Amino acid sequence: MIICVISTQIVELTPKQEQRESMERPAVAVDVVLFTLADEIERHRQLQVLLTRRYDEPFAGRWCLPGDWVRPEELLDHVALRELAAAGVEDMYLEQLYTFDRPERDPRQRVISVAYFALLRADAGARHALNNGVDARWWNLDQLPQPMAFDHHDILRVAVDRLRSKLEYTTLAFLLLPEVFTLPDLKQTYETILGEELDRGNFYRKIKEARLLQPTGRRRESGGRPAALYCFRADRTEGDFVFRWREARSARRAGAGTS
Amino acid sequence: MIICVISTQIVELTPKQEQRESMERPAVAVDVVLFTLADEIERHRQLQVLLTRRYDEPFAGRWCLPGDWVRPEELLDHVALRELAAAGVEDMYLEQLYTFDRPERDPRQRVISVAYFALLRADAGARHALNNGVDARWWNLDQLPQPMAFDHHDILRVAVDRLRSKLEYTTLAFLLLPEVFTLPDLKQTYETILGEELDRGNFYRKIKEARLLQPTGRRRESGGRPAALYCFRADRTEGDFVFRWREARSARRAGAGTS
DNA sequence: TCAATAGTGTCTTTGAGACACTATCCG
DNA sequence: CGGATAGTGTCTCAAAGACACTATTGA
Repeated sequence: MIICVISTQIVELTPKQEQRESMERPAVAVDVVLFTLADEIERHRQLQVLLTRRYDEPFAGRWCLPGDWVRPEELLDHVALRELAAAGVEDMYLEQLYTFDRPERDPRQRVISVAYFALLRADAGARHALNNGVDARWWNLDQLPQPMAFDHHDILRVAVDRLRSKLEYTTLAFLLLPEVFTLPDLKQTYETILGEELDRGNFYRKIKEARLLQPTGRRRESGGRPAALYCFRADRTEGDFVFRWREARSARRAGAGTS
Repeated sequence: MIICVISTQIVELTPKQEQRESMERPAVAVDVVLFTLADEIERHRQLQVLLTRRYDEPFAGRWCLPGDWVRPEELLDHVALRELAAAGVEDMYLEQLYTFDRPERDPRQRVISVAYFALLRADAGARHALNNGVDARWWNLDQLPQPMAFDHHDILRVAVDRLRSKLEYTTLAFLLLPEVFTLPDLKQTYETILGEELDRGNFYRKIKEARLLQPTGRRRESGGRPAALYCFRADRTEGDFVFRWREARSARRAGAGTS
């Protein structure tokens, strides 16, 4: 570690406290957990997460969540959007997740990371615009790279918990699906994320009752009877829509905690 | 605003990116929303929040949430605990709330604030240890000081939303009550926080079913039939305890959003 | 025809909401 | 006794769960 003189800084002079603290600040970063559904031909669309490969130390060569330092005047949301854009991803759902600050999370220094949670539609063209320069790819949640950089595995776990708990009272699942989709698609999305089977009859009934779907009149072949294609009526997400899966909730038991 | 040369800094040289960012960092602060129940003789214990008065500009003289800058190596939780201790508050429930970063929230400069959410038991001795040096006091939620400093009114609103939504699926309400309390106390706590009446019979039934209470055998006078005193069996909060008030939820409608 | 998948109907069970009733204190 | 508050019982109704039944495709 070389020590040398680096800078002669020019700063604005203002009242005492502000001045004092302006010289000693923790580092702040943003990391983004972007989920999407695998665009598979086969059954069972997997839930996937976007990871990038690190070039520099520490953890050079390991996979991590897209992220970057926060510039002095930059909005946190903006860092998240910038990082996603760098990976070729443009239109997505984005919300703040949690702020991580365990001191050991970065071996170099203490870094506070504001984590974001994002969803990308399965049919977003951006899905394939990856690998254009950046070393980024999608990973199935059950086949993640062994040790990830920093505490990114923890962040990912919190993000999955959030996604699961939000399925119960939001329409987030619809944001993962393509513009048009079938009821079996939707059911399978819930099952993949919740990690268990749902009853077809009860599921369809709840969805129908919510009146969130617009039939397109078209159908899709599937080996058996073709399934009707629907699109999501975002206009119908009028406030108090609650979606509750008793079976799912009781079976889950472990972990969670929400926030 | 005077411009002058302030420092000739000595820093450690390490790989390029880290070095670059170490010189230009956003400021980071922690603000805490501490709730408690008013220890009133009269009916209807109010929900209260702890505010401190600012001495310095900006917003000198206005009331704000307890908070401070984050020291370079200091844990965020620790800043929250430190601030609460400075106000004489020691044992409390604490969890991270949300990270606020609207650029206009501080007129001096861009400050990222990690907000915390805390609950203090109504009978905590610390409740009265206030005003020992620090200019801090409890405010009823419906009589807050008119303009608060920074965006602290927004932070408070998010904290109230969080408290409300967590009442539905946690035992947080028990953490606000004294060590021993009556069912009417508990019911009134829920009502105060949710902002509406609950049916006594249905409420008692749910609480009893949850088997969370330990009878103490004692009673408390109350103008009519004395109410039985209970204490909370924390050991019984074994994971899957769900507390759901349909009446409350449907009546609320507006706002919310959780996180 | 059967295998496979989509979609509907219906009975049961759970539990929330409403509300009446009983209990125990004071005066 | 009546007023006040505490506490219980019970009927109703909405909605979740289980599961059987029908529908539509391809081979």
